[in-house]
Amino acid sequence: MSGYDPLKLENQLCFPLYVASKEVIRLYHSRLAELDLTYTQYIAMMVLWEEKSISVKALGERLYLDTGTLTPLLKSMEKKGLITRRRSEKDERSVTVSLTDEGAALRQKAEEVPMKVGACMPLPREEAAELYRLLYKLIGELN
Amino acid sequence: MSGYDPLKLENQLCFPLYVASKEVIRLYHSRLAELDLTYTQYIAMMVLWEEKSISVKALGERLYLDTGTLTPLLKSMEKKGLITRRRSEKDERSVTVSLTDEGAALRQKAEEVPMKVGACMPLPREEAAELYRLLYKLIGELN
DNA sequence: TCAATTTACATTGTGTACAATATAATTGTA
DNA sequence: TACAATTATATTGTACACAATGTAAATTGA
Repeated sequence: MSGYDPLKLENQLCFPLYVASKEVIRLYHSRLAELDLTYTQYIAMMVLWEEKSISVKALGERLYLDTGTLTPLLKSMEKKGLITRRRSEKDERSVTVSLTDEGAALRQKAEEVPMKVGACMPLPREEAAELYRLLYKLIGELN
Repeated sequence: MSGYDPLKLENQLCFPLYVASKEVIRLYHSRLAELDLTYTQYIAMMVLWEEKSISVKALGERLYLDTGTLTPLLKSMEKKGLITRRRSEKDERSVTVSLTDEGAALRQKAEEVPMKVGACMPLPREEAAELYRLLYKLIGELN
């Protein structure tokens, strides 16, 4: 008779997280398709636009992705001419990913994506900032 | 010289959403594996434990999933004996998904999952509630 | 110093996700 | 009441996502 059911979909934090993530990422798809990028490729490119060059390991830590995801992702980005992959000379286990000129040039076109998507995001600035803060707190303390 | 770069990973709301969703769902995996459920099957079962019986369309609206995801998902759940699928007699286009006795019985074992996972979720109650509120606001106004 | 361990990637297998397309049933309408 | 439009589901194709496993290079420690 408690009236509170922990197994109700609406009583779990995981579900709105899951839905919000999927729906927000879906907003990006049509914009990114114009750049011939998937969402995962886009976030990888964001790191590369910042770093120019990075190891697969460091990229995975930054994006919270493992090599099972990254290896095929990076191979397809290499095939498109956005990046190069080469074994590090210092440590033959490590693979260094670097931006090509073409990959660097794509940044120009990508610049308008956040604003275009942001225009579809209905939260006022303060609430967006609070959501952002809570999400990073959750991620940071999750483990 | 603005110092603000919209293309920085950390300046986009989508990224912490994406990471938090993935990481929280990953917390569920080991718990759910004991019940032979995936996360997607788990949220489908939550709806079914509540409704007993529901159309694929209504289930998709509830879970924000389309038939490309649901059809194979439901077929595998049927194969495991958790649900049945049958064409509606009133409307032959519609498929009704119903809980089997075995599916209903699984609820007992699932009951402890939210609490076990919740114990790993580091946000204090008030912040979790605020996060929850903001996520549903975002979802609700996204479209 | 060299065998054991660790590390960095790659591969395999399973399970989503969703856009685009197809199909059959139902509904709306001229 | 034909028939065009809509609806509900299924299928196909592409792209993740991650656990588990494999492999070679680097590091560690007795």
